[in-house]
Amino acid sequence: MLARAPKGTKDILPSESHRWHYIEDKIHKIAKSYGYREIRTPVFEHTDLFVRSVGDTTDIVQKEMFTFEDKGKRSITLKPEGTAGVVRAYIEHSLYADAQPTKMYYITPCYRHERPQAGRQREFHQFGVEAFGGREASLDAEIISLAVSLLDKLGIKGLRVNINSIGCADCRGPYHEKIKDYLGSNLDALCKSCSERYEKNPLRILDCKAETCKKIVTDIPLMLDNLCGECKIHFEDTKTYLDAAGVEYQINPLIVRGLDYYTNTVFEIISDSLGAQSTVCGGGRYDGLVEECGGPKTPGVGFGLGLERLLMILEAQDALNIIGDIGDIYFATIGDRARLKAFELINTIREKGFSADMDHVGRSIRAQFKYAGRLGVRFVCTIGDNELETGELRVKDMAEGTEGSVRIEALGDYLAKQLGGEFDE
RNA sequence: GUGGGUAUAGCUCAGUUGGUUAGAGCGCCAGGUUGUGGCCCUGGAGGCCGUGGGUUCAAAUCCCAUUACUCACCCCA
Repeated sequence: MLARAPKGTKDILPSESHRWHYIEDKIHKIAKSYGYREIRTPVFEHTDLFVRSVGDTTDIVQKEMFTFEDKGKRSITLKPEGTAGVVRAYIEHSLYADAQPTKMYYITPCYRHERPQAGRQREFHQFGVEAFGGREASLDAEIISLAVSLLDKLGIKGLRVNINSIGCADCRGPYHEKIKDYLGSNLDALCKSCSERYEKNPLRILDCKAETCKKIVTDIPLMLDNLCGECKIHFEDTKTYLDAAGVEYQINPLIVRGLDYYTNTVFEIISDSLGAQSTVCGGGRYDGLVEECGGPKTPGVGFGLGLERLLMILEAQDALNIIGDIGDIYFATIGDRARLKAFELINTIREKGFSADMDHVGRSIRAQFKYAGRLGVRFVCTIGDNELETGELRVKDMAEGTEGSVRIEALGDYLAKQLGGEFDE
């Protein structure tokens, strides 16, 4: 138990961290190209923030939050998603006073107390994007385009983009009445959770997976057909901009997000390369959220993209043929004097911006070469008594198998020449 | 919270109808003469067979319980 990570958590080991660097690097680049800047918010927040923003009828708030009391008797919760903290920061620092929109992104761990399964952990990582203060549909499309473009640049295939509109507060009232009327006769046939949803959040019934509910829902009036004039235009505009961006999508009137704050545009990006948890990215517009959290009336759009799921797709599609960092040079030493000299030398080589390493476990010369070969190091430099005497070093190119002679004081220049661009300073 | 599956070496797995010191491949370590990797060869280390109980002369193997992992439901990234 001591040496076992808590349920639903995973170590990212040295042998795999380069994969994370790879996708994080892509994320930073693409966010920058879309004009989004990084924001970092705390991993925990006051519990009320999530109750308010995510919504108290949601599963997240009702049963999935890691909540505890701190020593000052405050209720604290580990962030179950990324948007709430960003909204809080936006309000707290009056970012709405800046020229709008405010476009931000983040990479953050999130925490939900659920039973783990494929593509689902209790601690997982999310790339999220939020844009505040822009009402135009071009911003909805930009957000979706950003996500699609990232996935595309990573070489992912076979994704489906589903979009829908769930309208605004104005169109939702009358629509709920319509649903209730429609369901009236079928109320008893609904599954247990749906009969609860019926009162609190009837929209969610559309999303129910139970066969009986699916049947009932087939002819149910769709939100999409009952949007108010403004929302209808917004949805049409969003599609127009998506077309202009070259984003392929399908309209799926049944998608409803599980977080309460969404309005108008909602979307998900789905992959067949995942298990049952097939959504890699989900998001939408949340025009009421900033106000709900105590800020000025401010529109917003955003999405969350699951990094573990992203990695799963990349692995499944074998699109992760990247290699980790390999060392530039390894010093194979014979004897204590040589070891000391190598230790000195290694420092000056590192100062020049190369990655250099040497033996620390007392291996034989043969074993040192074996070890260097396994590491994939580019060059191995041998230092023994001969080299100490003459000042001539033997430097072997491990890929070519060729060995040359380099004067000890010229080693840095030699590497710079051989490795070209890696010479930093 | 509910259901299914699985637990043997660091990893992937064998282990016959219960029968003595539990195996393989890979990985790891050391060698294969004098200071040189990848292939090959030799040797070595490393397992209370998830944990606890039961049946039996005898349990990795059969039974029960428990825990962990895993997949799925609910929901979500």
